Amino acid sequence: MFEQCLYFNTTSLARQLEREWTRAFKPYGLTPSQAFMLRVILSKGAIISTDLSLELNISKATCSRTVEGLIALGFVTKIQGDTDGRSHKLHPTSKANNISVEINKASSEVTKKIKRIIGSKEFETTVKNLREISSSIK
Amino acid sequence: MFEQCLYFNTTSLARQLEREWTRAFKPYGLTPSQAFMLRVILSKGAIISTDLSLELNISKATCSRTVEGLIALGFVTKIQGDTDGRSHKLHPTSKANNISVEINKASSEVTKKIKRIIGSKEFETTVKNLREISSSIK
DNA sequence: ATTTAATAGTTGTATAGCTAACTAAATGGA
DNA sequence: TCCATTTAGTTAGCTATACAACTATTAAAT
Repeated sequence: MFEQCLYFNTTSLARQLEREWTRAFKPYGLTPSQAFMLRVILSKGAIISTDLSLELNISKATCSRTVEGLIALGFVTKIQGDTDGRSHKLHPTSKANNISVEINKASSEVTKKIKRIIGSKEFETTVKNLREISSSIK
Repeated sequence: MFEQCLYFNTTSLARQLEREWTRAFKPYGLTPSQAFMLRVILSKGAIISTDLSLELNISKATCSRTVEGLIALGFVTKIQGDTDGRSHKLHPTSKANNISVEINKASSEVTKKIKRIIGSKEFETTVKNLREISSSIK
């Protein structure tokens, strides 16, 4: 009954996608949130928490907890930077580097699968629209 | 860095929309999940839990907990149906009926606002695409 | 009719997310 | 210099969500 509702359809799809990406990252012992955060850290080499929360569009509280989880799993280390005593740089460990290529691939496999089902063009315009809505209500 | 990623952009937008609809329903003491569930119950008049979870695309466990919340708030009552001893019908209370029109309006105000910003046409095609993706990966 | 299956709901346990309140460090005026 | 403000991050407490395991009831099968 909420066929026309942006909220309903976005959150509903989000739950379904959560399942797909959960499956994809499971072999690496990572949840989607952890995996996406780790991918950012791997791609930047080193990053502080504030920048991470901006990049992922999550609150600093959530960011703090997810980092904590990645450290506990041995994928990330905190290194005190000498510039600012309040923050520390987050670095990927070698364990993280070892799976870097694979987790990117795991994610792109899901993407490919969905693109195959709905078609590349529709996939891309949808993503573009989501981004436009997101940035316009920010 | 996940500009092309359906998972990332959907979940990210979902979090933003959560904020908008949270604000909209706050005057009625309802969270978005509660409000959407209540809207279904109000529109059907009476419904069992299984149908509710199908309609809302949530698990039966989540459904059970959300119903519990609505009962605690006095918006819903459970009435034992004589047909099937396992389930009971969920009915809206008069307290719920009193705000029925208003919560629908509260939601449509947010919709209107976003449509104004991004344009009706883009809004509608996006929602349509979301539904198509959702049903195709179900 | 009795046993087995399926179905409806609840409860336990876990993750992800948020806001608000907090600590600690850095910055900026006066 | 020193006090006030801003910024970085953590912690407390809450909601929404899922899966898995459970109870209770109904339906199906032999």
